Amino acid sequence: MTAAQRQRVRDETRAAILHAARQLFLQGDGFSMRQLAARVECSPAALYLHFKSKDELLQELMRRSFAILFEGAAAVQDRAGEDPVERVRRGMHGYVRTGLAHPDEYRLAFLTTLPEPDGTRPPNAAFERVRERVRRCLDAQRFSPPRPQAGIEANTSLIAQALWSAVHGVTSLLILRPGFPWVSREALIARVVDGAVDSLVR
Amino acid sequence: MTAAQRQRVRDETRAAILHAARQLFLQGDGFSMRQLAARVECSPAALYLHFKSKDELLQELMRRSFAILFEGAAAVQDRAGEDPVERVRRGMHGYVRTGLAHPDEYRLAFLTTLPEPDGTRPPNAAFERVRERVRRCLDAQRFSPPRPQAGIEANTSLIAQALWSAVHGVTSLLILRPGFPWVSREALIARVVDGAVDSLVR
DNA sequence: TAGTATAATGAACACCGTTTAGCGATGACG
DNA sequence: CGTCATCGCTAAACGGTGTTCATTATACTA
Repeated sequence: MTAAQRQRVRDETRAAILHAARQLFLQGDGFSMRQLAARVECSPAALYLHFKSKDELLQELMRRSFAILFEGAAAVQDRAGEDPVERVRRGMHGYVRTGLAHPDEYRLAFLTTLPEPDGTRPPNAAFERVRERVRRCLDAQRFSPPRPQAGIEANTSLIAQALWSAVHGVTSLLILRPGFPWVSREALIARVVDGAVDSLVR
Repeated sequence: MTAAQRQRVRDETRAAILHAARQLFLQGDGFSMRQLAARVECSPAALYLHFKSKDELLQELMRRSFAILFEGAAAVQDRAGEDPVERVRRGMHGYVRTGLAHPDEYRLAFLTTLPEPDGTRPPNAAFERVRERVRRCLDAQRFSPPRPQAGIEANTSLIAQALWSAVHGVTSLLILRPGFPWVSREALIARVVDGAVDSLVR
């Protein structure tokens, strides 16, 4: 068996572990290395041949959660000739929708105290899309800059982060407190998104 | 020793346990019943004479976190003759400030999957204050109802929940992601609050 | 004083994350 | 073919966890 072959099977079992780990985590009730090992049908120690620790494994899962969420959010395509403000609005709706469609991934990605993995690029890429849309609005003078004396880049960041905060607020609350007597999830989401956006348009 | 006396000392040790638990939790690194027992200088089993389980103990801590946060938020007093919109705005700023001043309590209260204790009254009381302020704005026609066809109570709830979502968004992100390159915490908070509020005033 | 309720505990159980010594198979080389 | 190194893997152990339970010590009551 050549070294390349060995590497391939190594990668495969690593992938299998991650697959099982994802299943186990999404299943909800607890997540232990021993349970994971049982599911993969190997000894607990074997897992440590592929991951330094449980945290590292969870970080990899976190990375993948980011990827899934990013993919969902990126599915919101800008339409040709669409109003730039409307692009921002639809982007935010897409964010919330994606988060609610993948609540466990959202929890893993954004509601955890785990040290973020270095490769937190996907969400940053997603964040860059938001910035892009916001910048368009500022350029087209559809948004009034909240801090006119600051540069356009600073205002872009500020607005993007504020928008993100708002949508993260609804998303996380709806995920974490499903029992709360929300008057209407849809109306609430719309209200938050519109609130964040409308206050910007001049 | 009378029954009342026995009850009193029982309550005292219960309080002492909770005090130590709070310290231990806020200290940050881990929280185990055995560590707690060591700090209280009793056996781990003794803790179970006062709390059915670790979860129940944490729920009690959660209740107290709610109380602390509520107290902080309630410290925002409405000034006489103050503009009702300004009351809402200051109330929201107070919420964020309180949350950031007590990040661990905030985590315990709002960023946990623990089953909420039944007596989740404090935050509801706090929430009632928000509703009150919002209702005033609607009554005074300073806010335009987002869903005019719905009743005023429904609109009050909707707005209050939307406002809460927005401030919770900033608060939780600032607590959970202190490493993120926020452009400016103050500006961000102001932006989110103003965004949520300004879009409502007619 | 005998009996009883109560507080507290030590020891155990079943689990957890992680490390390590060792085993068997496989391939390389003389 | 025989030897030896390498690699994948595991059983067993270590120290930790939440929780239970039989047992003891203590203090009140009859």
